[in-house]
Amino acid sequence: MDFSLDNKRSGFSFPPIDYGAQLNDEQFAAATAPPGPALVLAGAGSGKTRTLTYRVAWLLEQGMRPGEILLLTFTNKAAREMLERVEELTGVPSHRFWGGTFHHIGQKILRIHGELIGIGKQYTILDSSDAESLMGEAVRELDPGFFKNKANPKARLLGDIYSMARNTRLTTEQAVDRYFPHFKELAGKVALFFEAYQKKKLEQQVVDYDDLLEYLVLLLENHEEVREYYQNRFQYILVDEYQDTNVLQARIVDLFAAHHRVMAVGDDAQCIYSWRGADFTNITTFPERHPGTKIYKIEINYRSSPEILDLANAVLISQEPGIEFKKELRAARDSNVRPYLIPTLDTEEQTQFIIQRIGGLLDEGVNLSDIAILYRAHYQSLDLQMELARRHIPFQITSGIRFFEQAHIRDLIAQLRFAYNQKDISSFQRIASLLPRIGPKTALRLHKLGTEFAEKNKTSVIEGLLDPSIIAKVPTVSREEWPKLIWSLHDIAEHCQKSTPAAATQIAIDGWYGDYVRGAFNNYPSRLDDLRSLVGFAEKYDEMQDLLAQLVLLNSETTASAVDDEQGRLRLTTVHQAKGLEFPVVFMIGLADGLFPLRRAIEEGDIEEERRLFYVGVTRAMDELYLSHPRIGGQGMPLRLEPSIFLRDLPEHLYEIIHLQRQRW
DNA sequence: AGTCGAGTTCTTTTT
DNA sequence: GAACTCGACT
Repeated sequence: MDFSLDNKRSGFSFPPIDYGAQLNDEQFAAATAPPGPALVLAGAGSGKTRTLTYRVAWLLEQGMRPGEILLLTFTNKAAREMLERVEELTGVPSHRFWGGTFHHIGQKILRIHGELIGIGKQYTILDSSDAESLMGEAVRELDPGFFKNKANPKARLLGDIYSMARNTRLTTEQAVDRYFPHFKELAGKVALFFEAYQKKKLEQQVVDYDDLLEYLVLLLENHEEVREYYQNRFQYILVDEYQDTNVLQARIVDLFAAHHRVMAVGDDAQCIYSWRGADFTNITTFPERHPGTKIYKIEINYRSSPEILDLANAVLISQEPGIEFKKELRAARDSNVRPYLIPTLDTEEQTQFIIQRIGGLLDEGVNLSDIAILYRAHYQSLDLQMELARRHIPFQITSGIRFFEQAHIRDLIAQLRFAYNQKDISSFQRIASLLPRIGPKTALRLHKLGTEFAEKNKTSVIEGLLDPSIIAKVPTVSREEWPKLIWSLHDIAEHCQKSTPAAATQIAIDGWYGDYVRGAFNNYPSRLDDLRSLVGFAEKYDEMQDLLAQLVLLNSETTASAVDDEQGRLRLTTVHQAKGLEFPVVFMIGLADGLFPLRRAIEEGDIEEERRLFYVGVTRAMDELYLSHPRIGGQGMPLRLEPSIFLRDLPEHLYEIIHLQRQRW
């Protein structure tokens, strides 16, 4: 397609942008690239999002409509950030674009065309723990003794195996062979479990995360009219964090982009999701799948001091040679202090050091919100959290116990889900199990009875559950409470249809569950507050389906971050979640073998991904970087800890060692 | 058979 | 904290 269309066609006008002045040469070349396939290799801190943002503006200037541009990202955070910045630059409201995570787009399209492949409009999405229990049920039905044998994989692991197979587009046998060879003998059996699991989901009209991607591929591959519609509709496709896409996601991009008007942006050195099937060879093979691909490299780094970049580059040099694109970040900034290396006695001393140093930084005029503490896994921050709380230093922690995974939130969502899709047995089981003497089995039996009654008498399942013949089957202790619960669900279901999702949510809180919360939790006021904040969240949605999908797909978001995103808080986060962010001062803690890299990664010989993760962490820092490692482990760790292999691989002149004075004895 | 309570173990990363 | 196991209770 020729881009030189009438540039009023986009329907939006914004002040002319001087691309040459606002972008460097590398960025400019990428942002104004000709329409064909393009691969942008953008190093950390090189202005990747900026380039993408200007690319979108440029496309609009060329006459493309917002609705013709598809923006795919890997995480919700990345999606939000990119769309916000596009809106800032061009004034085009972000909802005018098709943008979001692969799962989000899958959910949207499945909702429109799902019936072609047997997914009704009322389908609901399982979160990972729902999926896990359903998998468990499927297994128990086929082989009741399976979990009795401790050598057999648990439901959770089976879910992981299945997920891996699907995300890499391998058969169960192939995936077990490649990623779980110790279960080789079970492969045939496990494949049957997966079939049963798949069948159960269809019966309940529920889908799991992977279905959102897999069904999308199925729709596009097998239904020409759908494929052609979207290929036409999406005149240009931009993919962010391309190195973290897996084979299934890459396939989605290729199916949408049969016309090759596609730009993939990524950095193979930052691929940190291979445990989810991410495959950075997607980058290396991109030019083969999109003939005529032009490659743009963006390597000038505006974020970090030269000293930090030297260290980051050294991390990459010690990588095992592979098929990576060669890259070296070039500094644009002035010289500053070298990164610090701090050996500490144990995690306690590490915590003390951080608190002390933060005190010093504050005295120097640094804002608390300019400081981040990064770690490999959440439990490594527990010490620190307690100490910070004790000293009244405000901090913001990205995840930990996730908001949407707390019991009361999930209970409420389960009610909405069941009220909306009464075939969603998983949700019903969760709700019904709140009553004494009712567990999953009893709930299933009652649901079945209710469904049969409903079919015979042409009523809804909920009305069936209220029939005296079924109430008689409810265990005695719960017989009085049962109708109250079901009536409450009945009210919610009515509001699902006749009024807004927010109203239905409010009804759920005012109904049976509100009373339950008061009786069940000693901290019920704060739980009720959480639930009420859900109403506020629900107000943004006109349709129940949208709300439910968002609740499941956003499950890593904390409302804490959405609601009380105050300034002036110290940031605690895993390296994974810090991706794409930057901070003037960064502490990386727990840099010892067994902690970072994790013991498991060492055992499985999977060090290189951990190294890339370390690289991601290091490149978050703008001015000051503190790398600390405890020498004595806490509980469950070996007594002596070696400094991380990643530290040992660094030339000594790249950092300065801080020797702590032993203060206590 | 299914549910419940007490005691035990173990924590990666995200949609 | 939560998920799991095991034994007891309905």
